[in-house]
Amino acid sequence: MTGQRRVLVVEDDITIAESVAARLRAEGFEVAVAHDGPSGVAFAASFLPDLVVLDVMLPGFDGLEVCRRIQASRSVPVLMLTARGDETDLLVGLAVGADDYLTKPFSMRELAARVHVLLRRVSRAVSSRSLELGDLLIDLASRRVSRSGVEAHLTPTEYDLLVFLAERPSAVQARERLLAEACGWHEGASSRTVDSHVKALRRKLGADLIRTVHGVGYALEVPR
Amino acid sequence: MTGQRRVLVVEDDITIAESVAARLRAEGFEVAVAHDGPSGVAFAASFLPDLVVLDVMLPGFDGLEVCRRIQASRSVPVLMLTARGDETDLLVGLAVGADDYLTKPFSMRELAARVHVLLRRVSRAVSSRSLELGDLLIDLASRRVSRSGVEAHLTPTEYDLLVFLAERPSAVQARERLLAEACGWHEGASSRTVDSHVKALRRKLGADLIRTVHGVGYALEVPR
DNA sequence: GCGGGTCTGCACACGATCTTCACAACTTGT
DNA sequence: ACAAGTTGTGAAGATCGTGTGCAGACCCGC
Repeated sequence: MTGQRRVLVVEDDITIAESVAARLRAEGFEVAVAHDGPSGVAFAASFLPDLVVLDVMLPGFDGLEVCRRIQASRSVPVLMLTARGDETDLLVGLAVGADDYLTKPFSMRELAARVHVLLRRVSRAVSSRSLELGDLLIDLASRRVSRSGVEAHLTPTEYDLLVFLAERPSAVQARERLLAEACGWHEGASSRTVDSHVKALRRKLGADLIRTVHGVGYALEVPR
Repeated sequence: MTGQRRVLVVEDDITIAESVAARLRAEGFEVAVAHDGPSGVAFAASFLPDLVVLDVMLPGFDGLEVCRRIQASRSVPVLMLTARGDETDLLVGLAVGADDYLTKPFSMRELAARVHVLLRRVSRAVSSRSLELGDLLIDLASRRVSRSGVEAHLTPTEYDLLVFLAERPSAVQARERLLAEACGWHEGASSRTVDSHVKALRRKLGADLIRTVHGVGYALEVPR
């Protein structure tokens, strides 16, 4: 998830819609506003928001239907706005895929806080299985590695070696340790083998990534 | 959704956890048990349950946080276990994605009944749902698969293999895992069998769909 | 039993990867 | 600055993993 986060606000009350939009813009989001159900769904498809703030009461068809349709095409977190104490709407809303809700009246501060929480939740889900060190990104699930957005193709040994180092940033590891961990260990293996793999990693990811500690071994430096 | 339904039980009280697990196993479910929040989240990611039974009070971080994190990555029905009359927990629980709740103490019969209801509700929802990854479309109800609108005829094994991969987009899966999950596992099965099915999938759906990770296994890439 | 479709195992060829080696370049301590 | 030890480099052979085509086994409906 790179760049500015986009938020779609679907709310028929112009005053509320503008307040919400203004606050979210002040928080650094790119904001689009729709004032009825059908245009909300249309905006969701074209604007591709990272989050939707959705009023339950809407002209056209209501927020629940909007929620259903938005969720049907792709998974987007939805923050629902409900009238006070309207439990039925609330429950149905949660059932059709809303992730959180606010009852009117609400403060803009509270709204902003919830939006941040929701987006953090989502981005955590995405980044939970990856190692991120400066501009170096290692996706553990897909075993993909990129630096400054440029993907590098690593062989199995290179990848294992990198992950082992990346899990212990800046810590110096002896050749023997690296040999045993990354490459499978077998009798009479020359520790010079590690050099070859380090060399390959430097060639593919940049020479500054792995620091040589003379007489000891190697360490991965967090790049900036 | 093929084969046995999987249920994850997250509950720190060993006695309750074992009772629940035993009852659910007797009901024909495959059951995994976690005793704290972090391992619950980890299990949810690897065990990929069809339903989670979740205690609100947990060591590590609490059930609500577990619920949030589980829901953040994929949509799984959650049955929440709460102390009697704890309304706050209940409401927040529903807000973060729980689908039903039981207050302690509860009978195993009641638990089993609720689990069945939840799964029936979900399977109905699932049956109308489809897996959409870029231009790849998998209709789970009719077991139909198409790419860029062109339908492909897959054999049962190929279909199961594809769905298993598609449920974990870009995550690398070992041959052994694929063999066990998609094809039934049996002694002396050669993991090379997987190659044959992957080859068939590539022929029918395009070579770029499934990525080979040398020395590890295969991963499905979201096509663009 | 027969035919078609499907699953599985095998062998070969090819490509990718690992490891080693020799030599150059470098670092360190004296 | 020198020598000794350490690391970088490039290439080459050995090894391993994967793609492919094919054939037998298996299953199921007729």
